Amino acid sequence: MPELPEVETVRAGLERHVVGRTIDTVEVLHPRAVRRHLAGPADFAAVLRGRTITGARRRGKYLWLPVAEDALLAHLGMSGQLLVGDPARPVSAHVRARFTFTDAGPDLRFTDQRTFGHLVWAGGGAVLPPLIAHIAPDPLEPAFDEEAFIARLRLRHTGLKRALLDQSLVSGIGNIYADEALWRARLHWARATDTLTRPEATRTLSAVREVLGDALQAGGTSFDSLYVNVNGESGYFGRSLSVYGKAGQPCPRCGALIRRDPFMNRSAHSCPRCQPRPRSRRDHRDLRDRST
DNA sequence: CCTGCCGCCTGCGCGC
DNA sequence: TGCGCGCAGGCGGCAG
Repeated sequence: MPELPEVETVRAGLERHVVGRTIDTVEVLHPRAVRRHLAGPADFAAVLRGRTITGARRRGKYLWLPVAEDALLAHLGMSGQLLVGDPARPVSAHVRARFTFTDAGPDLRFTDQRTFGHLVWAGGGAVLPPLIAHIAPDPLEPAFDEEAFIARLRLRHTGLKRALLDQSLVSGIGNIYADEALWRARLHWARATDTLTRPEATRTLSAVREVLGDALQAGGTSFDSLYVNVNGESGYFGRSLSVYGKAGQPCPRCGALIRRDPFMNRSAHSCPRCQPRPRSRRDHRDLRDRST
């Protein structure tokens, strides 16, 4: 569930609470949590024991903790949490892995109700884990190339929201912020990417950056206790949402009732007046042909 | 190559 | 009260 602002909030917490500390013990409480570590849970634990965490980095929704030239790579999936706290507190039912440190201070727990998240040892991954080479830069990192993104977006033959959710095109955006950004840009989720004008594509990117930045300022979005920072606290961007989860409620801009449409076995939320359904791709093509 | 679909999991709220 | 269903912040793998 966590998207870029939530993962960044977690990353910042890890930077503060685990960087510079040396791992003492590693317990894998659910093998699925390390399913991408092909050598298995015992190897995962063995390779991390005694290693010192030297940083906390992130690209999109992935984060990793460098240890020398290598890294511990994590993805929170839909319900993952990384929590730092008193090592003596009870181990709750959804804790999938637990790390203690040689200083006997707060431990680190990977909690994940739905087990879509995972941890994996990323050899040679301190700067950028090879396992996530297919993940595009996110819009808040220096490596993000605005011109390249706009060009690639307009070359896609798909719907606009689909494209925003494609982590190999731009990373960090999930279902909440895709809907919120499209509302801010006044564009419909089904708009064909190959009919976007350059200004529309630029507007989309600006809206994405704004909504991610605003959410980050607020410490992320929490609907419930499933998304929390490393200290177990919720972010408060939820109160700033305009369309996500607001079906039947008035659009904050024009008052029309927000609609929810089925989309990729999930949902797309939009304002029917601010974000009118696009003309068919055919109409766009005709229009373009006529104007050139 | 690109695009789209499917499965992977648990838990909650809803209508019957 | 119980039960089935739909829904939930995401990804990798694979087919066409």
